[in-house]
Amino acid sequence: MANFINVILPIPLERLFTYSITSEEAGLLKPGMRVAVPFGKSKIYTGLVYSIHQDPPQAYEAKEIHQLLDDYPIVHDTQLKHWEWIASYYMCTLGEVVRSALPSAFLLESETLVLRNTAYEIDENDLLDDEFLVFEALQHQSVLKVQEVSAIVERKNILPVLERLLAKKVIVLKEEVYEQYKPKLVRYVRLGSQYSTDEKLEALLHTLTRAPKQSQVVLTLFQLQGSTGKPIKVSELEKSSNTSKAIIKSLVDKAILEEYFIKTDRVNYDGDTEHVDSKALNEYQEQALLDIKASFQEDKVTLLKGVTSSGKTEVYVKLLEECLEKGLQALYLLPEIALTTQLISRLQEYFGDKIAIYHSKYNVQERVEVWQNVLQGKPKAQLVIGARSAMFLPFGKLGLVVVDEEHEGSFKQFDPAPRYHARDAAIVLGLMHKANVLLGSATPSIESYFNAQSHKYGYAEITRRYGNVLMPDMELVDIKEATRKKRMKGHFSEQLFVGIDETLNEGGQIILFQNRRGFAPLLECLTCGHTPQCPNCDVSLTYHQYRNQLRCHYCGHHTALPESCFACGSPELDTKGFGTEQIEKEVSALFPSAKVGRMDLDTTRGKHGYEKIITAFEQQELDILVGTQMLTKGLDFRNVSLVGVMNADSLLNFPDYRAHERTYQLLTQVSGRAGRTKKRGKVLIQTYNPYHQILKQVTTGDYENMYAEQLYERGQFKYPPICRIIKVTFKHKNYNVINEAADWFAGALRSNFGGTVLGPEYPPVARIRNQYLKHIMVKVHSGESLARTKANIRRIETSFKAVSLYRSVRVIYNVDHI
DNA sequence: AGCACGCCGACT
DNA sequence: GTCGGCGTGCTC
Repeated sequence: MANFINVILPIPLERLFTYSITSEEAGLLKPGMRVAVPFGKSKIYTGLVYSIHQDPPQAYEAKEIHQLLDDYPIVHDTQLKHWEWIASYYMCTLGEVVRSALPSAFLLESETLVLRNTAYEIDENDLLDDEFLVFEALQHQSVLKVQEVSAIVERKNILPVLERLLAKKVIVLKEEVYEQYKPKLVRYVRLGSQYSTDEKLEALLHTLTRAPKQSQVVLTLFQLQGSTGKPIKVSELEKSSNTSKAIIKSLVDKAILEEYFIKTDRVNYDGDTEHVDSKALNEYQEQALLDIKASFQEDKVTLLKGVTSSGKTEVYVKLLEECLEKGLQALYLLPEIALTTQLISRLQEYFGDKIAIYHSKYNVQERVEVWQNVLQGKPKAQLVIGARSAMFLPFGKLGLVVVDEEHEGSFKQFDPAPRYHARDAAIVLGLMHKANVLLGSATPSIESYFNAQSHKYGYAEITRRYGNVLMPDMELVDIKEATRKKRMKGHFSEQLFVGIDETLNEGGQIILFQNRRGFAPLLECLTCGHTPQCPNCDVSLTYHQYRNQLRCHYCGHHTALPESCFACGSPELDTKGFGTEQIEKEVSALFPSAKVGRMDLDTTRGKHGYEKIITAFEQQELDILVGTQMLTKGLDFRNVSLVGVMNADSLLNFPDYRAHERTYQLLTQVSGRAGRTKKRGKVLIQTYNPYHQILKQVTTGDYENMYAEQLYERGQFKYPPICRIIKVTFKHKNYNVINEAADWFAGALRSNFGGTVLGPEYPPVARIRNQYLKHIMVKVHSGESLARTKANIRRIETSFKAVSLYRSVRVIYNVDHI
């Protein structure tokens, strides 16, 4: 009987693809294994086997697979179920989920190689010019990549050339599939086997008397082998014997030494942190722990609300310990920016080599290793700490999921699909594994708190800071008054200035928070009022002083700072607004003796970007750190006694329904950086609006009131958690097309669907990278079925795509948009 | 998503 | 007259 497999391809296509397999392959293949399959005219993709069956497809002839890529499934059934849930809930394809779930090294792609056809003698005179070029290149180099051919003939479209060469039997083509993962090999040396006896060794040393360096190496190696009994790395030998690579190489060449390689793990825990037993909990933490456990008994997702610096981590540690003792795996999710060395080394003290870390700054090779370790249930990956993508790892027996900083918006993936919320998807994952799920935050999201209040989730809280440190003293500073009375020093009010001065004198450190990077958000001509705009996006360009550039934060477009106004030629240009860069500069000028550092996207690029800055600040090489929201997360600086918020209004004025909630969270979190030791910290929040409810609630730490007010507003205006929202985005390069298309879609929604449909509306930045954007917001009321609404939307999309003018409009769904 | 096929403008 | 622009359609 013929055998077939259905395969998930990592592309945004709804359906699975059927391939035929041989009966041997049918015996070997299982769902969750990877296969390389031909797709389209000439491509080979990596597919994931979804099912194996004997039903031949009716409408077409199934192609054969190219090859098997795994000996065993690398993806569990539970994982596939979870991914299907994500695809259906977040309205994307399973292929898109697979693409972002699997480490990219697992998704090999083919590359077409051009080879000389040696079976035929070629008459060079038969060849056209470009054909000859390729032919000639193949005389020097036996294999050419398509890209290289393209470079040789200096043309983009080389297919006609290749076809002609193929027809003339000059070349053959080969599809090569590259396995991207290469195990890391470490080079070891040992003494050649013929020198195993003492006499032989002595004889050898004798022959080397005239090569003192070489004999030094041999002796050192002999000593090392004797003392450790372990394999000796080449690098180790080089160091211990104080010689060079060349000398070792000459010994290897003479076969006195033998080289060999051992596969090693890139992600080994280096073991330099000392093991520490988890700390004893204080009574508040203890109570929270009991409450959490009681709630876990009822199989409830549980929310832990603990004020900043209350020692939530210690509570997690106790739960994680218990989970690991039971031999179960645990997952600890954090927002990307909170995954700092600080936190990781703290956890390594408790869990040592049981921790595996998984996030975007790890390279593909390291990710594959973590994947394999989790898949094989190795002890060294029993506890995975990672950013949102860590929940895609192949857990076999998950016992606990912790989602820390649960309120963080960055848990929601924004661009490419799947646009999933890691907190919610992790909850579903936990349910599928029958694992406990704990959400933690000092400032829970309105949704989670709502779920706790309505007893859908369990709840526990810690209201005291660890060691009974007082909550920082917060003060709102009215800069409207100060500006009017001309009592501002740049962007610093008198209070903030004095506060910084005093703190510096006392030897304390200061954090200044400004939620905007660059120097100034825009440049304005004093004569005509013109501000330079991005040519590709509908935004003003931000002035970055350190590079003397104007930059677009949406598309990365940049130009040199103009000497004079683009529009009227006037040389008088001025900046409006301010960013971290300007604050850094001002504070340096105001406090010349203080050492100032800056932490934002521009200063933290690269793998160890922020570590450097954090370490410098931690070791008090810096007195003042200016930064964006990056510095609000999970950083624990002992010596910070003053936090200044430069301008709280820029947060409040964000044009979306979460602005207030987010402001509360951000300001509370950044304030939490102050006074984490005995001395009470101080927080100064500068604002034009000191009577704003949210700001008052922040200063009094009145989460309850903030929650109640926000919930009321969400109820009034039909926003989550009262409603669910699906945001539909349209993207097209033509202004008129997008307007018409979005109107059509909105009209269809309104006549087909009972809930609320808002829009279409332009987003604040209506054009990005030369593409116009328009949004429609669909609100699904609690009585309605979310699934039915999605099906409706999908149906409308089908008829939408049938209109030829609209076909080229990209439609993007964002379920539970933040 | 890629990637080929196919039909119209600016150049060797 | 070709090269290559991107509109359209298909992929087991």
